[in-house]
Amino acid sequence: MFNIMNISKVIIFVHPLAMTDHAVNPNVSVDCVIFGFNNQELEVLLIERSAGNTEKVDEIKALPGNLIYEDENLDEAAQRVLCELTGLSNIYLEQVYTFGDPNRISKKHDQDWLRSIRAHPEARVITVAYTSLINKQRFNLTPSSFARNAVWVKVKDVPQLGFDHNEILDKALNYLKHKIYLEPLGYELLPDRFTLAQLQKLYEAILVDTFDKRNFRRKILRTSFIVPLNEKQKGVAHKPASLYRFDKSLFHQI
Amino acid sequence: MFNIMNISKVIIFVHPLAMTDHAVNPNVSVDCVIFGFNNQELEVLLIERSAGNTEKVDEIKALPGNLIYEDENLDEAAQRVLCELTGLSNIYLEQVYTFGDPNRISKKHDQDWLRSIRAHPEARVITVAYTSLINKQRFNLTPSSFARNAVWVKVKDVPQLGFDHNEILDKALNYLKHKIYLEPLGYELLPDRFTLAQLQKLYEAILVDTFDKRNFRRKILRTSFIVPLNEKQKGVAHKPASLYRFDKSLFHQI
DNA sequence: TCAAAAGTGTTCAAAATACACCCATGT
DNA sequence: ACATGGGTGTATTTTGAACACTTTTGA
Repeated sequence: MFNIMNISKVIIFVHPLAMTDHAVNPNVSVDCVIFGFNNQELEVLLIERSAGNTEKVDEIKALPGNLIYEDENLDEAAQRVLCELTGLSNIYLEQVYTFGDPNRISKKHDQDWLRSIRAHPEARVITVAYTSLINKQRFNLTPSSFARNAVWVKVKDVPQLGFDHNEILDKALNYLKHKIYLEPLGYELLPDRFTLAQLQKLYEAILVDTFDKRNFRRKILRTSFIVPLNEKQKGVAHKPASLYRFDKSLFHQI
Repeated sequence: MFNIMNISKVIIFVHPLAMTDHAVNPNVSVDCVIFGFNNQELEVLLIERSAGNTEKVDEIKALPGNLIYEDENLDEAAQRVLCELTGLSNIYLEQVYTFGDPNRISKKHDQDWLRSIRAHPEARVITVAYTSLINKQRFNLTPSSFARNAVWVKVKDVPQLGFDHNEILDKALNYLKHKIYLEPLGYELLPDRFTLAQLQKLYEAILVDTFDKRNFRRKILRTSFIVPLNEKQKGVAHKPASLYRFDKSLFHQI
């Protein structure tokens, strides 16, 4: 017999993604490696997987990622998935590498979890990794979908992740290291106004190296697009540092 | 009524790939951008698509590429596909980028051709691009499968290709330009014994630039791993050039 | 002997590296 | 007054860029 209460229950338990009318491609996913900086160390954004319809949290963390829709391209998929899982929107993402080991999602624990959220948990999935650097001050995390929570974890404290996500993180880190040699990406991770010491710490964190303060400052100030503000730090128990900002328009007119 | 002649016909017309017992993933392919050098210009290896079971040659060329098998990883797929289409085996391939526009294979001409070779010609396919540099002297082309022929085409004379293959070629070229700044890749494309002028021409072809001969020679000879042989060119109508070789072991012990 | 490409050195400017002390602030 | 991190200059070496003439060979 038909009972309106059941319908309501059904609706409640339908997974958010299943409510869209987009067809999902069962074989291709995107994963996002989002880096942040806490003024000391490089961090990466991970999600805590919620176990399907239950309130249980899967204790294994993962990069935010999910299957693509048939009618979106990969860049769009990465933006959408990141937004659905963490609330971050309008993030400029760059493709890093594609991972396609036939067994990359077949570990027992990963399969158990996939069975709780996927129509075809056993289907082979190759995943396209994307990365971005974000200034944590400018964005708020509002996790939803199957992400119970989204958390910043220091890169050097990253635990064993689900799937092949440690490998993906390594690749993204490596990509970042190479890229920062070619482009001044650092400012993406810092507050709008920052000190040269902060910038140096950031480069040292990314490149896992140390630099001479005078040489570093000279090199930064030689570029014309990191410009001094007429402001200084306040309330620090030492000589206050001058603040600088990155000038995008000066950078682009080089 | 059963007639043995029909069976024989059926077997003849089964496409080579369909004779394997590998399951094919309908959504993921690999494409290979193989560069060569003719002592003057950079070339790329293209296939002439044969139109299904007929002897007709599709006049549109393409990069060698095809769907992956479910039980191989992406690197293996690239090697296999390259070998099946061109006869090149044991080629070291590097992944470049993944292309996933939802409409990348839906142009009419491409669809017509896919219908002649694929079980699901309309399925969405994302493709993972791989690239390599090869010394043409060391390899022979023996095209088969749906490649009627495999041909070297000067990069600057590349015509409009099937699918999004012009875009893929551009990306691979760009990858190569960046990579050759970081690693001495040039020797991969040259004969085992080469002159410094050949090497310079190669760098100029890849980077689309020209260099001062003296500065170029100084820079090359400053590296310890491009070593002079006690040999010179013969039969040239000018002062014969010294021959050099790339010493892999010297390079790797840096 | 001529044409064609090989081979060779110097100068200048810019960038990388190494290195040590005084300064401004809050406590 | 002291602890903390901010800020500065010089000397040396290495690298990049610009530039023109002589040499060796085959035809």
